[in-house]
Amino acid sequence: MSKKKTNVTVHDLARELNLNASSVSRALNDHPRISVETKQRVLKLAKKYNYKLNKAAYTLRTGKGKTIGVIVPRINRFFFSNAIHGIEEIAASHDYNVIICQTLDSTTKEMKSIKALLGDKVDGIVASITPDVGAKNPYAKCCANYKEVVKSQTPLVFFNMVCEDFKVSKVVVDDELGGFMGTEHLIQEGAKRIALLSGQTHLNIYHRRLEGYKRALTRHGYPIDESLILDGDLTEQAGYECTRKLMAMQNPPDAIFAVTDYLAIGGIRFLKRNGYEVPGDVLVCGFMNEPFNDLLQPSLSSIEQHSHQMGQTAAEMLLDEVMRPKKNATAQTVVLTPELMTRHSSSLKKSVLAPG
Amino acid sequence: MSKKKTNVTVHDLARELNLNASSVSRALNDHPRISVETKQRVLKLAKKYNYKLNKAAYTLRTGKGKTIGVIVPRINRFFFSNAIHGIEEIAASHDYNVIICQTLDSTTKEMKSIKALLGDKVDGIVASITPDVGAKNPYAKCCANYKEVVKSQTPLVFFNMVCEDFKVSKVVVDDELGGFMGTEHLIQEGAKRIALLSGQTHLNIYHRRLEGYKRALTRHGYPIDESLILDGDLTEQAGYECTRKLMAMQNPPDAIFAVTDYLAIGGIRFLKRNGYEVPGDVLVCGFMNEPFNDLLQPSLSSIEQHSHQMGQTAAEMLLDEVMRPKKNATAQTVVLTPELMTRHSSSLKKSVLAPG
DNA sequence: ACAATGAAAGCAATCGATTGCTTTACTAAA
DNA sequence: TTTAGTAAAGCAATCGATTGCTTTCATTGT
Repeated sequence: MSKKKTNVTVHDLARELNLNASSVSRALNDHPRISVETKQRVLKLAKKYNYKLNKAAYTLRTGKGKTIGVIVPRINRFFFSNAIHGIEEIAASHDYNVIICQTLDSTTKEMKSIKALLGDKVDGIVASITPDVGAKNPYAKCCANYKEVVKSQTPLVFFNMVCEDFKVSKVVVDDELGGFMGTEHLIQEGAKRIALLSGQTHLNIYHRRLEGYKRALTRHGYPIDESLILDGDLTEQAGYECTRKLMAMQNPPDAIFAVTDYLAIGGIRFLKRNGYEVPGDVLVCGFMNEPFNDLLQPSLSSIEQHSHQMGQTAAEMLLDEVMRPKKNATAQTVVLTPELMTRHSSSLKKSVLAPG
Repeated sequence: MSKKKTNVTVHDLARELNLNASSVSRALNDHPRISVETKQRVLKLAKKYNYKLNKAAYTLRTGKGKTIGVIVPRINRFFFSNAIHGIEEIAASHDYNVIICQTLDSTTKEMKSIKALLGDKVDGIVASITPDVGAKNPYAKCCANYKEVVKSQTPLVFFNMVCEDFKVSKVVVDDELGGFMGTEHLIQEGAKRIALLSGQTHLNIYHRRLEGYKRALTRHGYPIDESLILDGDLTEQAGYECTRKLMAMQNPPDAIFAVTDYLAIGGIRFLKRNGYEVPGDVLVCGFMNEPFNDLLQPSLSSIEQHSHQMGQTAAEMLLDEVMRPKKNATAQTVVLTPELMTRHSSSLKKSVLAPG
């Protein structure tokens, strides 16, 4: 009643055991210079009183907070929530907490998030950067933002969208290969003229998908017809419009590869509404492998980016760096292999997966 | 080189200004007992040196951490990631951080998450509980889990799935009304025999949807035919199977209301595959309003639960409680009104929204 | 029998910010 | 001129855990 003993401390345990707080601390941390007997006694009492480390005190003293920060544009985008899922799993398994920040696609908010996390003295940060799509150099501001993190000596791992020239670990998917795989797949399904619904090609990831597309065409002896490469927003609406233009051509494509599932969906909508069969008349493949692709009609083929694994890997690398005695700058880049998910939209064969 | 002055402290500022740390602290906190002049000087130097509060020290001293914890089953479910989005927005606007924990549908992990958050001394917790679907009383364990939170005096706000009899604030959607709205909508669209794809009716939220369904039927003078109420998993597969059974009846339904969009999608898949037109032969309405409902063929009508707003409201209520001088137990429950999203699957009229 | 060796535990400072309680130093009232 | 009154700033303890440096004992070697 009187004392609101919110929580048991090492001092409380020490008092009851006629020990000093330092001994209790050492016992709890399995320090060698403490007798086994004492260790047992302490551990037992700690259990009994449900002792819990006061993280604030721990952090203040040691500088380590057992917490990692995550910065992403928006957590309600499946790609990110799935990556965070992976990050959280790994963190939790190491008894680390995860603090989430979203930039809402604003470079300014990104800076605020970084400041907040550094202020919290997080042990490390996992981030997918927020490029400024409207700027001539979309990476200028956000990379300047993350300079702060590097300057503060806080371990940092990028995933998905990265600051290329930073000497920190990164986890990305091979977008070029993804572009290649999707295109080659369409070729193998018999496509002769493959259009690319592209966009925001000043962003590396989309640019690379474009390059993969070109490489596949070249590899298979197809000409690169620039009129088949359309650039626009990455929205369903844009997909619809671009597809309209494509099909109005003298020599319309017989396959469409979109750098985003939403673009592909817009394309399919146009095609279906205008009497084209998918995949009968036009093959379609998207990119991202949104979780609902299976549910679409036709189900939408796509390139899986393994966002969950990406999150896991990034978290593992970060924690490795955090916990390892700081070996000098072991920045490594992990490149995940994308995976082609063949569904109905791109294949007339019966063997494709999906329920249909 | 020598001193790795990681960060500027109040002491550093004090030294440079020939002041005492306490004065600096008071200046920084706009304490009344400090001269305006000194306040200015301190603030200025703080800017110059980019002073940042050491949260660990602050927390240790005050017990407040400017951090709230969030516990949900899985963050990659759209409903939750969207709610978290709302929570994060509100928290960020008040300079609070958000720590995320997911239970992965395990009551045991839920307990661990709670312990972790309490150990972190978070200022409050926003949670959607993880009932034990397999147990006779699904709420027993998780409610016992959250007793710990209450015991620790940590402010707590539930959203979506709640421990009913806890005297804490809650934000929920009116599931009964949602069930009513969906059913009434189908009635108004001309349905005569409306089946309900239900499931997990031992969970309150699903039970209430069922009750809303019944109330709507009764209200409109429809009989309640128990054979039209099917119980099963909440998966697409289950939706497919249940629909198969329904359509094999002597007197099959002409409308299907599902307590989950996935169930509805499974139902539609069966119907389409077996030559039924949706909405021509059977009207279908789901529940949850998954973000891809617009993209389906036909687009799927559903009940929107306002998860984003739910998160925002929960965060607001929690922060209110956290920041307000603890007025005695002002537990209030906010019940959000669900919204009927009419799309093609449930309506033959041309006026429905959606792109088609 | 005495010093060397070392294991076990205690002491006290530290991390940074906050806050109740002085002390200082003026100003205004008597 | 003396004193009460007050604004401004300083002192020192505190929050809980950790850790370098003793101190305390007891065992062992000579």
